Amino acid sequence: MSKQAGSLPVIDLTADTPCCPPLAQSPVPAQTAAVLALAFKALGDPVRLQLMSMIASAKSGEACVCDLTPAFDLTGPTISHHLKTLREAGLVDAERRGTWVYYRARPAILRQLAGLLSVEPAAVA
Amino acid sequence: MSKQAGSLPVIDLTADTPCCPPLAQSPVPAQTAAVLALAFKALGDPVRLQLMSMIASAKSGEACVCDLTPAFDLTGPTISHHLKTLREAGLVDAERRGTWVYYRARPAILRQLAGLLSVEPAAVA
DNA sequence: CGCCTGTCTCGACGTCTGTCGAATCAGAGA
DNA sequence: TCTCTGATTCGACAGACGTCGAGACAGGCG
Repeated sequence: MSKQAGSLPVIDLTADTPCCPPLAQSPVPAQTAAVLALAFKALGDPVRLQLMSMIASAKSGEACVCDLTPAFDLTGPTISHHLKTLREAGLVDAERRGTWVYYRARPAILRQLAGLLSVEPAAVA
Repeated sequence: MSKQAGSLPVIDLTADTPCCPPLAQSPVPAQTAAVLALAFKALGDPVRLQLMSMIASAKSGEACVCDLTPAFDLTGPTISHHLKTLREAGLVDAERRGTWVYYRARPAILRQLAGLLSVEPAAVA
């Protein structure tokens, strides 16, 4: 990938422990925002959001590109491009098995993002 | 936006009750995805993500534009533009009081998005 | 009333993004 | 080996996006 550990703190969104407190609790530092925004941007397209949900909600835990593509009025390359975007955002993982390629969600990252957006139901302590 | 609101089911993200089940539970319909993607896209920019967190985490529950703007190396119009994007995504609310304009977060929508991204901590039943 | 400060709107500019068709790569099978 | 199918990469193009400067609007204060 493009960035190395050089100056960025390399926020690990794949970790199982929360990387950052909720958005509404303390302001997000610029560097953290840069990383997190990439994930949100990836979800900021209707096609990718649908792809993400189709993959994440697949019964077997994974979805074949051959099942994903016909669900849209888009060409194969376009779907492939969106999947690449999701992949690069760390939201999904791809694995080739024979002729087909299967995608599966990375729950840890979804949890990170959900945690970031979480708000206390009522007032805090 | 591609489609006019007329035919859209107008998913109410401001409601206090969840508009949709978690992403990982059932696939998101196209129309729903179109609406939700707008919110994620709004959060998909580092500046807006920071603005959002600064507003949401403000002690008084609201933040003045005059406090927000100097936190970035950007011009007033640019910040204003980003705030407008957040406003149009329904993520924040603006109110003018005298000379200053105050923004406050809409927790209900944050909750909707968090719920959408939520994942069962371990395996499901 | 006139001016000053704070915020937004407008128009413009360069860049990024979503989409496509054509070409390429990866395996499976005859 | 040759071919066929599935998936990705490449190159191109229109439209969207982030940013700015200039100007307009809103309200407080001499």
